[in-house]
Amino acid sequence: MLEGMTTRDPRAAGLARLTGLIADETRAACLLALLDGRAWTAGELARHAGVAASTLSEHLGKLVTGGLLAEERQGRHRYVRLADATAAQLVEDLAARVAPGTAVRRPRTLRESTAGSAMARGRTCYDHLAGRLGIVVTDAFTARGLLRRDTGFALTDAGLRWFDTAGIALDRRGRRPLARACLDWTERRPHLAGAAGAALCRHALQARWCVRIGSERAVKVTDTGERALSELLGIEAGVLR
Amino acid sequence: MLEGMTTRDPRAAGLARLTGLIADETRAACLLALLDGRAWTAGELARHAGVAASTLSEHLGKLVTGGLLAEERQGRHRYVRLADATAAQLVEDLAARVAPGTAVRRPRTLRESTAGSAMARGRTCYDHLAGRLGIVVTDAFTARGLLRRDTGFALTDAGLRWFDTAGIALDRRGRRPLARACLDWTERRPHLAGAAGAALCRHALQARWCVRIGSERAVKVTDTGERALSELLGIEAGVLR
DNA sequence: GCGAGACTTCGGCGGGTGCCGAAGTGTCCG
DNA sequence: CGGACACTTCGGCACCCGCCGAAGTCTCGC
Repeated sequence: MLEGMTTRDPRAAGLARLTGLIADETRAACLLALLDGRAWTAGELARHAGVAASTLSEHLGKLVTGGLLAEERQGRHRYVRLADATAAQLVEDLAARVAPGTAVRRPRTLRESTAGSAMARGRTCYDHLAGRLGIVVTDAFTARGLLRRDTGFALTDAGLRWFDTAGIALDRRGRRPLARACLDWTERRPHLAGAAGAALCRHALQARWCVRIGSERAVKVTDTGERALSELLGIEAGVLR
Repeated sequence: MLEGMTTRDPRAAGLARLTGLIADETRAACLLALLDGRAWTAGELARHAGVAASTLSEHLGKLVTGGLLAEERQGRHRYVRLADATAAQLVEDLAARVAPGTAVRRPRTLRESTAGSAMARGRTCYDHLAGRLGIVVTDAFTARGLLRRDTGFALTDAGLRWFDTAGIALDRRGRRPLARACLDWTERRPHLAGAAGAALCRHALQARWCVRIGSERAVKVTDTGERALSELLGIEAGVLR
């Protein structure tokens, strides 16, 4: 090694280390899968990524050590999930930049096709709503003056009141911004993320405005949900079918 | 290669490719240097990164092919700069996540110390103001009701009027958001980025509210600048010395 | 033109990393 | 308590990638 090279930029080293953590197809596949916001077992991820359990174990070790994943051991299972909202945002942001180039791929089988269009209609993205559903809701917020998007991305006072009257509590402690734009990779437009997006999604699942389909992160709007979205946001019933 | 493995997730492959582009200390150092928003020659970057010209040439090839850098050939020089605002934002966001861990490093020499504190006082971050200067301006915007940060991050109507009366034109075409939060790595708080941040920075340099110091991206507020910031934003003269 | 200078291409070296299967550890359940 | 199961550790293999210096290409200025 060169002796004089003690002045390597520590920021560059850190940046390379962080991105190197994601710069592997298997680890990337895991991170994308974990964007559903739920905890997966190591075995599930190994099958999902198509590698041996031993290989995946090493990958998980790196991701946990690197701070992107958090783990919980339960008996003989090792559950992992994205470490926090900032980790999810990181993966989302990176994935959004990538998606435009790869979104041209067409589904090959009917099963893939229906699964794909279910995902496109509505899904969760970490802890908020995405897909057609996420966009329609975000647009309705904007149209009704609850969300300001022309000069940035922020809830309005009317927006705060809306959450209040809808009975959805907003967690305004912590540094997490209330509203944040998250680029939707099927719609290619931003949808509502941040603490408000998370609160809305949580409430939507709790109140059964929508339910998860299958084991994926796709969701389907229920009849109850259609009524609620129509009443509270003026969203027409047919739009989400 | 395995024949059956045609179903590798293209999104994961793209994500790995993108991050792999940054996951090298030398390339990361280049990207961080280019965050000043200006064009560097290949030779300058090679010296900056401490590698041979031939090595750096290959790195630049990858970064340009990967879409992160744009190049301009002028005679025997090859100038490179960040491809666009989205590329800059990508690097900024990643760097911001990294900074907290590495910011503990203390300057070792007087030269480094003064250069460091000049950077901390004020600098450009791609095309907007950062450092103490960026934070003070952003805080002044918030305090005067020009920028709304409690529910997201957006200019207010008063904010739009401020730009108008200050004679700073805002480019509202294009998809670039007017206001966006960019995490400051010396102050560890968000400062104003986006089209409005860029317009403000451009105006500040044009009207000589601040000038660049040395060849780095540090900037210094002039007397003219102190008067302007005091009049237009109520920023006290002493704060930025 | 012709040399100096900036950049690129090439060959080759060395180290790092992902992959696997086999063996080992810990947990659950009958 | 013993077998099934989930995960981890280990050794070994193959490949990729960054690095350099030498030689090549291109441009500028005299």
